[in-house]
Amino acid sequence: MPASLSDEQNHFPGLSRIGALLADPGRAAMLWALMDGSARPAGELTMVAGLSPSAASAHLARLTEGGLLAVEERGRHRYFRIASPDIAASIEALANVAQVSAPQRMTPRPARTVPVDMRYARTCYDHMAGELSVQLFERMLSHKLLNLHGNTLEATEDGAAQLARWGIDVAGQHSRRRRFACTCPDWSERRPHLGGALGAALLDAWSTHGWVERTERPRILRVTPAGHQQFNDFLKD
DNA sequence: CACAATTGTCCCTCTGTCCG
DNA sequence: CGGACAGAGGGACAATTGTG
Repeated sequence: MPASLSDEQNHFPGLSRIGALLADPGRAAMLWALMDGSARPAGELTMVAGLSPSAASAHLARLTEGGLLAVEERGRHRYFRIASPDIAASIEALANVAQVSAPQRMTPRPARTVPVDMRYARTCYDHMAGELSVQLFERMLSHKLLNLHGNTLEATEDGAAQLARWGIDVAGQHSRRRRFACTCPDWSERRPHLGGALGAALLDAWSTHGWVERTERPRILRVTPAGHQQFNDFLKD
């Protein structure tokens, strides 16, 4: 390892710190397991990482101290979750980079080998990702329901009307402290899907309508027949 | 008392540096 | 160039703590 950089030389000391936290396969496995937005106890994450309880505990402590995980104590259990939507989006983006940048023979899981249901519809922290999500997002852009400015998005008048039909109050979402809407790189599709408060609100709304359902398998969403009908109608308009 | 989780300690491996 | 050494990081075991 080279001699440590001075503060002046190292303009982004936080970047290397985060990189070091993500560099360990066990920590990466635990973070990835939490990417469905769930909170899981240390014991469960220990099994996910394939480590001893003590090693997993040390890793979880480092991730928590590093600000990547938040912990909630419930009795004798400690539940860990991704600390914020921004961190989840960053991990998703890194997964996308990993897919693109890995040498062919080293790519552990090319997008083409990702299970079909995982590729089609899944959660990305608190919003929807996958092929369907990307198609819906592109449909919103092409029909001027959303306007893209850099990485942020605004709903047009038509967009607000469509969102209202889905039960989403655009003004209400704007009043939240969280960013209204942003693009989120989709690692299986290599194209962006919709994130931010609006992305989370859409998943909530579609779940409430019974169009998508969480399954027993982590992250994977099932699109119901009613959902297929609704989404197909929206996409072919 | 049982169980979940953490802490302390020791050991192993890897990497960088030094020196002949 | 190669061996010796030191330091960092990670894993396992045992003990401890806290809770139901």
